[in-house]
Amino acid sequence: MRRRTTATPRMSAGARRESILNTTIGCIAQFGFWGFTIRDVAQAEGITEAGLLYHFKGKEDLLAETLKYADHVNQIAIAERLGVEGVTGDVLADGIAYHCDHGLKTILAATVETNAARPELVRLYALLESEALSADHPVHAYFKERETNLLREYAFAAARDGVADPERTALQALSAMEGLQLRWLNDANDIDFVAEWSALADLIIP
Amino acid sequence: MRRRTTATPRMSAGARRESILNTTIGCIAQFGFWGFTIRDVAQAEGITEAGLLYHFKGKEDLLAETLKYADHVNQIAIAERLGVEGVTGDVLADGIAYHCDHGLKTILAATVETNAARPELVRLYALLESEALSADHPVHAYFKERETNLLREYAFAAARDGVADPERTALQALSAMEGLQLRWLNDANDIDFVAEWSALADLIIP
DNA sequence: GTCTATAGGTAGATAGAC
DNA sequence: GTCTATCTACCTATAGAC
Repeated sequence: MRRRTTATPRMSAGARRESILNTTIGCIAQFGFWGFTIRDVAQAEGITEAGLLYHFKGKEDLLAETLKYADHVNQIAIAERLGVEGVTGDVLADGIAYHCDHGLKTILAATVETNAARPELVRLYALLESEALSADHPVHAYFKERETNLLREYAFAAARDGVADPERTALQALSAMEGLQLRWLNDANDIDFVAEWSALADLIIP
Repeated sequence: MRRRTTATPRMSAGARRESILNTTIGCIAQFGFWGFTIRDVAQAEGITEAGLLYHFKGKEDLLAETLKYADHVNQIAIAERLGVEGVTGDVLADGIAYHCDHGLKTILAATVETNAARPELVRLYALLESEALSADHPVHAYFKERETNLLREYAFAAARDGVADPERTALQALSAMEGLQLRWLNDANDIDFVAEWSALADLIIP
């Protein structure tokens, strides 16, 4: 039942790697780290598990690289929307607010507009964030640090806006945005994510 | 290596069942439905998998019964805090607001205070809710219906408060509350869940 | 009510062929 | 760069003993 008798790579190593990462985003978004299998990913790619493991050391490595890739894609997209230069896409090193002097409302509007176009990526973060609440999770530390950095960035931006309590406003804004994301994902297309966020931001960010 | 030569049940069937459910709450809160195993639960209970499967038909049944149990415990606790009578604990049939005429702020304050005492239960809901975004998930329909009912209850309460747009206020309140829960769970005890919610509720609920 | 034993399946990972 | 083959481990579930 062999389809090909000769080993004929249909993709370059780089292209295959990126293709695998995009496929993995979908798999982890659906089942989480504990639930997804490298077999699922390999089958969706049309290769075997052994083939996939040539590109990534193992399941945990695949998770780490997928998150790094997702961050990269996401940060670049948000930065472009804000007209910011010189962003590498490393969320833990860079951040957004550091690179510009936008207000919190502008930053979050750009974030929401970007996310609205990529529900699968939002699902990935939503599920991994909940999974990673456990101290034993492979990316527990990553998500703890990520939250700290986001809150710091948002607080910086809020401070520029002249908000009375920037830390609290940052906490409230992040909470409301992530909560609204869940409603949006759960209701499919019944709610207008961008419009609802705009209304909510007006209540939280003066 | 047998410890006991005779079958000596140390718990009644009812007590064992409830003990299993409480153990399962912790296991699913950590790994989700896809990640937890009935073996984990059985070992934590000090019984075998076969022993556990006498009480529950299988893994999916265990999930469904655990959710039902969690809802029951939760709804009773919130209702008691509100001084409401006649609540059965079935979140999909009952709801909270239908049984009383409290305002939205009061209902949500009681919810948050109840949740603050049971972080494991909150983690269970947070993780399952994200997992269940997938249409294939065993409790996908359950969580969709749950959200619909919560929003309806909250909108009812907001309407009693005389809010201009009760549906939108309900959406915003649920979003903010669930988002804040994630911050609280991620930061362990660094943030005062009840106090932060009070501040956030003041912004959202007039 | 819980056990042993086991069937039957799926998982992650490695070795070596091509 | 991807394959086949295989190992080891783990998981759910069932049958039947006690």
